[in-house]
Amino acid sequence: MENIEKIRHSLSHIMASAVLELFPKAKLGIGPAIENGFYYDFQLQRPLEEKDLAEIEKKMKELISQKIKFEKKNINKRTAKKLFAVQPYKLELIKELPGDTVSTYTSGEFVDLCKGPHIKSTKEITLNSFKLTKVAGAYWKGNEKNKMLTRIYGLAFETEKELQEHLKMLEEAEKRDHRKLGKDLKIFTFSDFVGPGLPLWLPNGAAIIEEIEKLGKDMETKAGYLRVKTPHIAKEIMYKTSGHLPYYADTMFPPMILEEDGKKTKYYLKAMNCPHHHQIFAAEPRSYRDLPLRLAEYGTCYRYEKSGELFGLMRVRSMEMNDAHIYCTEDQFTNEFLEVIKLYLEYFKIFGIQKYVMRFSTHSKEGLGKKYINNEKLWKKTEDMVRATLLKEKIPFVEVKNEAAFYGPKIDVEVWSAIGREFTLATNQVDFAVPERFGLKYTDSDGKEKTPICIHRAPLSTHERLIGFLIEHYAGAFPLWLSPVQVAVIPISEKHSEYAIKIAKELKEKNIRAEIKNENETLGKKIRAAEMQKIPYLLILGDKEISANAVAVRARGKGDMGQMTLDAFIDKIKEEIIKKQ
RNA sequence: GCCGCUUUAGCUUAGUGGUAAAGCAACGGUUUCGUAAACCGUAGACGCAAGUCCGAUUCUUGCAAGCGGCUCCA
Repeated sequence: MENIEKIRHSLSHIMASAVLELFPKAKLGIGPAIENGFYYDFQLQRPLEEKDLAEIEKKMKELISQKIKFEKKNINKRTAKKLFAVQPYKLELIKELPGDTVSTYTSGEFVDLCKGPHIKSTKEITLNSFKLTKVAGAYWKGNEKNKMLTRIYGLAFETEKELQEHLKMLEEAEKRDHRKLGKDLKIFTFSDFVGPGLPLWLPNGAAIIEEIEKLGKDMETKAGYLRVKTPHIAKEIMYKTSGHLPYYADTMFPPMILEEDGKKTKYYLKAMNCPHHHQIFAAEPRSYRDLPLRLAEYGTCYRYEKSGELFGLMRVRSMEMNDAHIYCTEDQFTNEFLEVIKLYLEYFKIFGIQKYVMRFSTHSKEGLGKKYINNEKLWKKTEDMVRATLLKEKIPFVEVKNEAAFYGPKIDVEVWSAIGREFTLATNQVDFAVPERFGLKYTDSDGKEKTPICIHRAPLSTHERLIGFLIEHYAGAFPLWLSPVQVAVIPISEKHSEYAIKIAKELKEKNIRAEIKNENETLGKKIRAAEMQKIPYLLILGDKEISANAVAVRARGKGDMGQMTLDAFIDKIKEEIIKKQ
């Protein structure tokens, strides 16, 4: 174990020790080292406040200054149970640990059940290299059915300098936060009248969406997808048949009941597009010659996410998915699956996404019949097919058990935004179960009816999550093709307004998103405003430009690039737009 | 949903048991300007609802929204 991890882990013990001094009746949970720091879970008699953290931190520093030694002891479980008699959570852990003995670490007055390792003494800790940062609730053992404990998080590094740098980095990250930039750059908003998790796209956001959809539709058309459109609601029977209801009922908005001719029917807002697409597959007899059939749609879905799970644009209740379902034969599966992965990689290249992980999620035996469709043979078969494809193509992936969709294994693509926020962007799922449930069939070359395999894929995720990610990825400075306003036209004074209007009009006629900065303000101020809006190009227009019938170009962050004709400028940016730079 | 916190003008922030201050933005005017903030003026806010109090933006409770986590997820 690295030294810093030992320090972090040891600090969590010191913190527990300090908390026990201040709250003698506290019950202890667990306290591991984590990335950049540590935490410890407690059950306390009262809620913790910010000022308690300062108090605990002070106490920790006192303890550290005493040069406390960490000593390990192996004791038998009976002794351990006596030792931790007043610590119910520790007793629970002792019961669960294998073997007859457990190890403890003693540091000063404090003894903890712990397998270690630890530093030798608090001498090894630099006094100002750690900081308690936040109080949070956390379920015992991470299970929401268990009691919620109070978790104290701390940051810790080997040196004070590293801590300061980390804090500074967090500050920088805050500036790139998509929620802040989304507001500053007028990309999206929320309204109390509309509801939590239901983003409203402002014109700037809508412009970005348009471009992304254009890209998606273009690439999908080239890849042989057919576009479809489906309604946002459907009858309950569809979700019962698909099998979604038992698994998804909690995540779907409560149904609405419509009454016609005295007959009541339940309708659900769609939380996914698949069953609708399946109905399109079923709309006509299909032959093996029709396969693979790739149905694509930017479909809006609604998921009733728990209120505490909502997070800016990253986790919302209404979302537009870059969805498609590929119906294919078993023989076609490998190739189709691979093509989808290639599509992902192509998109990542366009957006300059370099850090990503493909997570291959498989089923678990225990979940069969509960979390997953109960057909182990098919699970094995499809998982083997996916794994074999990945291995054959040497696509790096990590395999995680027990995270599959209920109808089949999936690959989620995890990305990290520029500020280190990690989340699942895209998903690619295999479905061997739902087509069967809907009785989807195609006639094979031997004249027999067979059920297709379905691949669900969403390489561009949802507009919400992708744009949330891209805002942070680009720190709001979108590449030209995605920029809501591509060119700001800035007349130096009112005299030049007419010329500026003419230039702006010509740009708009060429399908360039241009905005004229016609306010009665100084040039410097208008430039500043445009730079803060992160507009890629500014055209500064004054007497010189009018007499030369030209434009003076200023590129975002690069300053004055000199004069050129409007045509030359348009050619230049058109090329840049096409190249998506 | 759970634990904790937060909520003052469009934004960022100040402040008070006797209804609130500022900067930027907006609007009006002056200025007509050469590459990141001209000048003068005007208007605009205590999240919502109950309670305590002579009086609540301030205290209490509830609700809502948001934030940090947990759980869950595209």
